[in-house]
Amino acid sequence: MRKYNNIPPLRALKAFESSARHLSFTKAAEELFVTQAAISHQIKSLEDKTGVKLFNRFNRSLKLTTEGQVYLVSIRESLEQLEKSSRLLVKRNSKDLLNISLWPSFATKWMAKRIWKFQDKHKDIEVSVSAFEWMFDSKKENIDVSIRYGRGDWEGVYCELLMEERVFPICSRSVYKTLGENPHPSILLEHSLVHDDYSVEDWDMWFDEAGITLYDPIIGTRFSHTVMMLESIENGKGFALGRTPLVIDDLNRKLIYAPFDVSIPSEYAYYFVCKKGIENSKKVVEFKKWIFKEAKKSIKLAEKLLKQNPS
Amino acid sequence: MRKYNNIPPLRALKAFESSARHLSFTKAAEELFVTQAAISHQIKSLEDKTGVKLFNRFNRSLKLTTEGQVYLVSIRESLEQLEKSSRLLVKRNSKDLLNISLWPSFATKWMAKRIWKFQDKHKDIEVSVSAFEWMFDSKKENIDVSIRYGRGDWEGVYCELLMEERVFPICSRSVYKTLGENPHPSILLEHSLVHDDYSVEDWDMWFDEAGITLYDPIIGTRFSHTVMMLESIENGKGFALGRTPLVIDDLNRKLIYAPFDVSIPSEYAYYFVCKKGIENSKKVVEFKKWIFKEAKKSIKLAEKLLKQNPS
DNA sequence: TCCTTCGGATAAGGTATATTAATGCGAAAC
DNA sequence: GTTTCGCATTAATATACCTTATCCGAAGGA
Repeated sequence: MRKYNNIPPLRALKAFESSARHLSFTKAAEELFVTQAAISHQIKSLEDKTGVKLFNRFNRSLKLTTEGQVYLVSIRESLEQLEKSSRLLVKRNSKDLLNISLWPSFATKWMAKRIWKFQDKHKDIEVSVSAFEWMFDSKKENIDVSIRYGRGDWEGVYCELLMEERVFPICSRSVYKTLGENPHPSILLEHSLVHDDYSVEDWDMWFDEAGITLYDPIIGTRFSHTVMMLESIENGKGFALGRTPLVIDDLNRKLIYAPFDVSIPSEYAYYFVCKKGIENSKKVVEFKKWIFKEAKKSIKLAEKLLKQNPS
Repeated sequence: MRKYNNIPPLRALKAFESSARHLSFTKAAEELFVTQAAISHQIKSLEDKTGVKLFNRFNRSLKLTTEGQVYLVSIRESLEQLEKSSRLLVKRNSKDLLNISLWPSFATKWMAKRIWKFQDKHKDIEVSVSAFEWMFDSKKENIDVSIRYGRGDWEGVYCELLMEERVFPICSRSVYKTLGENPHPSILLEHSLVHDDYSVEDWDMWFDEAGITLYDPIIGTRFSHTVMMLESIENGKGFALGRTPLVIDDLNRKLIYAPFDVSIPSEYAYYFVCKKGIENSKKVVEFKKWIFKEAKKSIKLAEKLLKQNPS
């Protein structure tokens, strides 16, 4: 019967629709959170399979062909309807609620960039992310899961190690540029060291690891929140102690730099925590699966970016 | 803007539509040429992502849930329209014509089962398969490509080895069952040997390879076409000489059996042939790419099924 | 005219997603 | 009570997809 064999892949159609709307592959790529190359591939394969050219490419502009225009109208209508009915399908059934609690800096610097991926995959789970200064008793606050920072020695909860932390100096691009190739750690003594509430002993340990025994650093501003410290570093002078999961994305986007090959493990780490007994409920299992996968990616990225010495 | 993020993957929708129409995953699987497991997975992931149960599963029957019914109507409409406009898009542009010529037995036993995959991938190419007893001069007959059986020593054409051939005795399931474990080749002398036009010397060579020097086989029916010989073997008594690409699919589906571990290489093989000069035209390149990939799969399957001795 | 920038194309390689094969399980059918 | 039928599940594999890196040609600025 009807097997709908002529319908091209949905991704290709989405890419086409978006490209046609923006008249730009690059813009479409941004909108769909993929690279320009991906869009180019999708459109090409669409054109190849149908044998119809959909865009005329000019050097700095795109134009729909006549066929493309006709196709676009119809495609858009169908997509619209699919979207509508699919959204309706999900909406009519009350969603599962998942309350996530985490430490504010972790929420802003790590979770915020990633949580939408989970939401996208699980339309039936309504996610609420709350960032609190200090961890609450999870019983009181109706929290399903939290990501806690510490030693993992909490009583009465289900707890699993999510990510370890590594500590190393970071600086802004402008400071980084003044350092030259393979700078020696002692150069830090010429810069001010910015702090958050955790970093005092860690600086000592790091200098130790770097082999600098006698030192007299310039103490810079002290911030109550790690996020503020990071913001400050990005734009200002001096060095701060970066901590792996919080800074990898900024490192990756080259907003900040880690100029030395030396990093030390932290005594703290991030733990996945939930009430005992609910660790096997569907929403928790799905979230856990997802966050451990994301964490693994982060760890891999960190290893790549840090050329970590394996102490 | 509109990113259509709520639309589930098209495959899942197709699987849903088909399953709903048949009220059976198994039937849907047949229709879509995949396994039952694939459909089961697709439906499950659809239900998981939306959080809505679409089917009620009973032991021997399937029923749409209320939500499923509503969704189905809307989905079907959209798919219908996508199908229509996509087909229109392709149709309005005249298709490329690709004329393929091949040997009748190869056409029926190998190509017929596979060509639709190519057609599916290349909607813009109109494929015509012609099976002729003997190869024509490709210039006259407007043939684009042919798969020829022989030694590959043709003049004036572009020619590339597609598949080699191996030769070994085959028999029906019922005969196979009478043989017991690891039958000795000499048991063949008790059965009639069915022939096609090629098999006489090959039987000699095979007995040679199997280490049987003096023999006096019972000569059975002789068929003009390999297909007829194979049909006969499948249902009847006796043995025939099977040739790799023609019999692997039947071997794989256990319609026939190859009871001995001995097989010999044939002096003939299958070649991809086309007019000189057109080997780089789009349609020929695409077809060639496709058929070599399929051939590779066949060869791999043959190796697996034959535990080929590597002489 | 030269150099830079912009937007798209392409090849190679890695990752994610879909499919298969093998097997389990429960109830209906014989 | 044994077989059969239809769906679920798991692990392995194949395919599709995306990214990274690079190229290319024309437009735009100096």
